[in-house]
Amino acid sequence: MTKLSLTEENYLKAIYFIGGNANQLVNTNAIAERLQTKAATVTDMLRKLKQKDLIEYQPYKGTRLKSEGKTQAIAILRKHRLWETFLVEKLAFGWEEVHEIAEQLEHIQSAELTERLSAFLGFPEFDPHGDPIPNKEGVFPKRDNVTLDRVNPETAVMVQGVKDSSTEFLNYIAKLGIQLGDHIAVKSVEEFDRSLVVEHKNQQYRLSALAAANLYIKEL
Amino acid sequence: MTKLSLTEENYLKAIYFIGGNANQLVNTNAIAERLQTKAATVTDMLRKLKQKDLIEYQPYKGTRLKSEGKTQAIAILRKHRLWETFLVEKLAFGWEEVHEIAEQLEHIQSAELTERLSAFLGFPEFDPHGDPIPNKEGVFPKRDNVTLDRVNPETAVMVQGVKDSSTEFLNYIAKLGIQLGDHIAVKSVEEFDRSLVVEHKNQQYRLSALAAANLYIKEL
DNA sequence: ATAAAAATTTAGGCAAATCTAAAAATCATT
DNA sequence: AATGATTTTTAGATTTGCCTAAATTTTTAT
Repeated sequence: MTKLSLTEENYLKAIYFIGGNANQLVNTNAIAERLQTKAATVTDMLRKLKQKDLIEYQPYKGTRLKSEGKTQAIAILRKHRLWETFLVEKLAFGWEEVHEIAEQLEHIQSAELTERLSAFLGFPEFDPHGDPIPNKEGVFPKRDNVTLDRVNPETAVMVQGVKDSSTEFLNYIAKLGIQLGDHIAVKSVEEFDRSLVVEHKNQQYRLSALAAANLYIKEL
Repeated sequence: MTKLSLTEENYLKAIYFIGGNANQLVNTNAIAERLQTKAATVTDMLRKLKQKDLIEYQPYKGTRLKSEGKTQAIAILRKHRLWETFLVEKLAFGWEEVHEIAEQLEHIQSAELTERLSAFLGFPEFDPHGDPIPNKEGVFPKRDNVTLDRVNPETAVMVQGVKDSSTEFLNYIAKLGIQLGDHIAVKSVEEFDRSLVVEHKNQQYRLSALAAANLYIKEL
């Protein structure tokens, strides 16, 4: 593990974010856009990161993380999400406010600190947005395989993901305003068709059993 | 409040540390020594900080903080000591381990974070070393100026700090196992040499008047 | 008082990260 | 397949923070 500059860390993070965990090829312009900088600057940095063996990079072809680069990117992501959890759960920040501060805290270098922070927070597996926190080996937690149709009435849950990721379903829940991390309380379950009355963002409405069965949740 | 670079912050901190709260003139070499850099580099930075009106600086004469520079230095010190308190009290670090991490954390920029952290810690006035934590207006708490030689027999006290911070004295009290925050009860005082018999961590032993006079305490 | 020693500054350079402008490569459209 | 548009890289500068070596100022000691 070479010690990286803050800037290098931010580039790795950006490449990881754009390329996703699947490690797609990432364009120079996309990185420039994300980091609010110029393509020429990105090219310089890509040559440098390649030279450090953190990324694959062919001029004009794009870039993707190599193993070491991905490890580093995930480590930063882990710190970011742990700090966000700390800020929200311990310091009572609203979760819209924490991102900017976590962007700074994620660069603090101390493996010991990260692990103690995780312990202090009770080894959280998901941050306040519902995003998974990789463990110190870089492995992401598996989401609970519990769907909303399985919980008892009067239970508060958080939306962790969707089972059906078809455009139709995603559009439907978008229309309802449901997002990852949202809190939902099940008010009642209708015997007849297993439909649920839920409270979500101070509104009450009814969800079909089918819709509920496609929302992964975590009980709170 | 101009936003300062990490390096600029470290220079202000160094000048504050060397010049003390009394704001003595500080030599270029002293700063270079403390920051493990070269005198020529320090000169460059002093010109820059002067230009930003953070310090007074006359070539060959030395430098001292101006009002804005001192404000900034104290703000950084506040953050440093709050983070050290957090690391020791909440994350159970030993107090020898925390300095390096706090050196990083002290540069996180968010006034809101600092104040919430302080609240989370219960508005501490002294850090785990017993050093005073300035409040957000930059005012230092007054320490009780009571030393252990001043208290009456059969009084329970807590160790708040040391008056003599020489290595010799620190080694001596370390050998006795005395740490900041420890509770000590004065059992008796010898008329002849003003030495004290104290109870500390379930042991009784004798302390010289000189040793006692160098331990700041708070009566409980 | 003056010369040697110490401290400090100046001069000239280097590396990292950034920029603009121009050149080169790739992509897209007819 | 050709060419115009887009993307990307190259070239040449700039800023910040740092360095070494040389020059200058201040301090110290005879």
